[in-house]
Amino acid sequence: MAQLPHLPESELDLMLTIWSMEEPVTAPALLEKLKKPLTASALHSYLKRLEEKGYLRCEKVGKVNQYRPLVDQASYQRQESQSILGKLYQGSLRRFTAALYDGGNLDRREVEELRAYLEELEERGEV
Amino acid sequence: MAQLPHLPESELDLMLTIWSMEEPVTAPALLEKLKKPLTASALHSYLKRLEEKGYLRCEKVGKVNQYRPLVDQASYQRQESQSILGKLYQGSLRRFTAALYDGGNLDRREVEELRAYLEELEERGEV
DNA sequence: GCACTATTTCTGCAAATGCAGAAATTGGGA
DNA sequence: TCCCAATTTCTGCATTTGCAGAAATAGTGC
Repeated sequence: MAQLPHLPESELDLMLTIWSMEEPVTAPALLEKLKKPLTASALHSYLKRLEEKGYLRCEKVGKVNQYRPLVDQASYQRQESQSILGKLYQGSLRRFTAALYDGGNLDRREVEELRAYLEELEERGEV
Repeated sequence: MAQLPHLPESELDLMLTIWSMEEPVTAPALLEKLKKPLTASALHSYLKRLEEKGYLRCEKVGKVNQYRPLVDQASYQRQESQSILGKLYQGSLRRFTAALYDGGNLDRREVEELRAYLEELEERGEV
């Protein structure tokens, strides 16, 4: 997948909800699931924009539209993560982690978990 | 500092440049330093908006304006980092790291560095 | 004091974003 | 068949963002 356009807040919230649901999703199902309530017309605006951006495709089945993601969540997340890491931390995960720690946003459990993960990676010799 | 408003791309680029410079900064100095060239008027638009958002203060000295950051870089970075971590990875740094790894964006050096940092934290018993 | 020039300020505009209401569509039931 | 209600589509609008040009301002050198 080429370069995905960055999503504004409300479109991202929608995509996150869609990704969390079973494919395909319909507008009524989305309206129920969304933590932030929207009017049907606002929802459809965002859906249409996501379609134009290539994040969704839409198929009309009977009277309802069925939406399916065309972009997978992991790709999008990776892109966003790399982007913020590059811009704010010169690409350094250590700096990112240190910032979190200095802000008091890292507890023992998180650190343990991460360290275990890194050790696993190194053991597997995959890195 | 309360909740800082999220900055759009071009305002963030400006702030990053300002943070990298010695305080106070002037528009002409910024124009030289910016990797992305701007017209003077575009620059001033962004500076004014940053002032309104409380990121900068401006003092006129002779004919030039001197700008000083009112928000420190670390705070802003922390906020953005937590925000993306929370939204995309349920606040889990391990998941974030795994995503980077799965995307092939983590090399041995990075992993080593991060692991050393975590060990240091644990040794210091600060976490 | 006056013009020159660098700097700033003002005005304006196109595109993107966040949303709402009215109108059109259509499947389903009376 | 014909109407109803749910769903979608269309239109519109306020705000934000990204930017440019013209006008105003104010040091500086003459």
